[in-house]
Amino acid sequence: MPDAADPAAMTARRKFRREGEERRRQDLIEATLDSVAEHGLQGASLRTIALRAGVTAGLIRHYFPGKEELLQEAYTALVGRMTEQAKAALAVEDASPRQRLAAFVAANLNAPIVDARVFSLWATFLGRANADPTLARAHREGYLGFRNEVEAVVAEVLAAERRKPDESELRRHAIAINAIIDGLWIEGCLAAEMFSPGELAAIGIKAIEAELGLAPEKQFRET
Amino acid sequence: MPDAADPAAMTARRKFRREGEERRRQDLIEATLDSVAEHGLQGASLRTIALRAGVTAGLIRHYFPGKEELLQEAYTALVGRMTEQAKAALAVEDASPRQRLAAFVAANLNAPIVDARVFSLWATFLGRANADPTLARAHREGYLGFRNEVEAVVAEVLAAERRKPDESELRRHAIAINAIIDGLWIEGCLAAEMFSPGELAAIGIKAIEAELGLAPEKQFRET
DNA sequence: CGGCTATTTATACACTTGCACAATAAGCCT
DNA sequence: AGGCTTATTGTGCAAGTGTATAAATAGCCG
Repeated sequence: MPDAADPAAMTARRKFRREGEERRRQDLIEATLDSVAEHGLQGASLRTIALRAGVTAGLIRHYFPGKEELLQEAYTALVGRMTEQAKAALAVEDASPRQRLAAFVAANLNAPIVDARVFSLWATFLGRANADPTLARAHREGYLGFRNEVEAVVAEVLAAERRKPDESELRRHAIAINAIIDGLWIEGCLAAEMFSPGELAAIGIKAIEAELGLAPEKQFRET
Repeated sequence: MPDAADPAAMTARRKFRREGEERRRQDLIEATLDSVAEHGLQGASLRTIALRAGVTAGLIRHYFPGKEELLQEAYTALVGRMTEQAKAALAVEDASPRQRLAAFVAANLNAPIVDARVFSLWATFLGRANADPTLARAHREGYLGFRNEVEAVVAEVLAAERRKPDESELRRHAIAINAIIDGLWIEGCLAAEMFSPGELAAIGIKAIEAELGLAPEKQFRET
């Protein structure tokens, strides 16, 4: 028991609250992403992460076998969130395939997906994909899922135009459209101030319609 | 003087050669890029870099004020090399604007520009662009230079087709084409085995011709 | 050949890192 | 209320970090 007369024993142990397991893991992952986004992988030490999450460093070992696993789970969570947001834009009701495609593109080329922090995370983790197969796999899965979504919408759009593309043509369109979205996304993230609001989406939609050989259509009135 | 009878004095000092200043700086920069590509920024310690360059860690301080400056110079060198290679493809003689554009795209979507190591470096450094304005500026300059090249060729191509685009249209095309190349480049770097040789270039050229509204042309016979 | 200079090595230092582990207390269960 | 589990803290440690600086030697100049 601490003796009040002994100065060295005056240092009180920090108060804490027990949180649910899932909540703590989530907080730690979020703190990890914040740290990586701000200072890169090198600046994301266990102590920094723990400080941000409001706990002490030792606790991390209680939830994750080591730092590497924490980083992997954080990246997986990031990829999951990104693709989830992107796909959500496809779920608009009462819309033509072409409108849904346009909405999908617009969603991917505006905030919150176009975001410097997200880009920083994406780039930082992907830079290690060469060396870390787990990261490479997480990316690959996210990418393929995304491209499949694109391919599905493209098929619908072309079907609505009474066109019947073969498999390889569909694949080519999906690859190209994916590239257009990715490329514009990067440009927007890295230099948001160079583009007026909505400009990237407009460029993207036009480029994609050209790729698909769609006749230019009158503008929709959108908010 | 070392005494042969004293075991502690037996440790011989390492032999070395004096190299020219420029050569040493170049070697150190190369070793830095190799280290970063292989182990990321966190794994690129001064000792690792020095070992790879065949010198000891202390020497780095003789050529660079600190680690940060070494990394910045390394990234600048990387960007310079990339854009230089890309632009070189534009310098083909006796070719129509359209052929030059196609050659430019093909050069950017094949080895050695499509390369996992280069991508790893690109991503790793860009992940820190948010935090490090020097890196951000190095990227910005490389990007704008690249886009200006694109814009210039596009202008030539359209002029050859007797079309007179206004400034904003030219800008839109350049942004879109840049995005197509970037996006396909990334896909190729991250998953080279998913594409057959030349496939990315073919997809890119087709997409760009669609963007510019060029009529499909007969294939050139190329090696 | 003998000295000079600046390139290069080697060592020291203060600090941070990831991880291991013992000590502690929060909060559920009975 | 009181005990038990276990989530959480705090401390320690060996390895590695960037930087500073002293010591050594390679190679040019006379």
